[in-house]
Amino acid sequence: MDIAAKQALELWRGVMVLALQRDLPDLTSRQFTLLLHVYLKDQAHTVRGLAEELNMSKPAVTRALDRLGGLDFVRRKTDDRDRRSILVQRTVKGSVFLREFGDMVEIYAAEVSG
Amino acid sequence: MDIAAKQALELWRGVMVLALQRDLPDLTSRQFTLLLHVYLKDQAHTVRGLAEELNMSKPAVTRALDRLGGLDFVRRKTDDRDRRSILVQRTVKGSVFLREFGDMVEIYAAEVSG
DNA sequence: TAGAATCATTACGAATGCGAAACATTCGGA
DNA sequence: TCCGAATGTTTCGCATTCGTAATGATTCTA
Repeated sequence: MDIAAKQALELWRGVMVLALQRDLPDLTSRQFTLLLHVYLKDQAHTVRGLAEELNMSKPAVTRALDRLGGLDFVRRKTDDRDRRSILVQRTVKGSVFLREFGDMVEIYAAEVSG
Repeated sequence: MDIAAKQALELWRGVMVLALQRDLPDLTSRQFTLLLHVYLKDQAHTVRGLAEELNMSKPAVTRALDRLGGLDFVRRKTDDRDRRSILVQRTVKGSVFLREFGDMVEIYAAEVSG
């Protein structure tokens, strides 16, 4: 494993430890991946699409949206042009949560280099 | 959120998506964090120590070690100098698993920049 | 416009994780 | 030596997740 990869893992270790120490809502890897996907990929996100892109079953996507919706990190909106579909929308609280992760990246990166 | 933090999250998103697509064993965030901690921090790791450092309950650490041990990603060894304690040891399979994550970091980083 | 196809959700049973508390083992000091 | 402290595990009850299959709602098609 070369330096860059090891540094990336070390960075993630530090962030995850900070997250545990802060008692942030603990999401499963699927839930967290889905959240990152929705916030970082600029496109319309449907259950079907997320299930395909993330290699998850559709019920797993539905449940992840239930959980993330309960935390008010995402919101469902039925697609007006095809009312069978739902569109996953971002929320302020979701942005804040991910910003906290971004902050932890910087905190930990500074801690390591400093 | 500044550029570096966003890039770190984007990198992690890409790696997690790859991990889902590859059907890697899905660990909980606690399990994965514990694994990273054991492999990246050079020190003796005990249940008690891990529980404190990672803000987990001791039973949660025990269970995580059960799971990671079942995958042969870590191994328990009783401390000969204090037979109440166990020392968590690394394994070849655990190294391989983390190396795969390291590789995915590079694959995804190349994919993004290239 | 009736039936097939598509999208998301729910029902179901099995598996897994959690914390608190109880437990067994080992160490260490009086 | 003996008893309290420390360490890791197990037990318990509860909550959550998973995938498959069935269900409900909507759209497409012939």
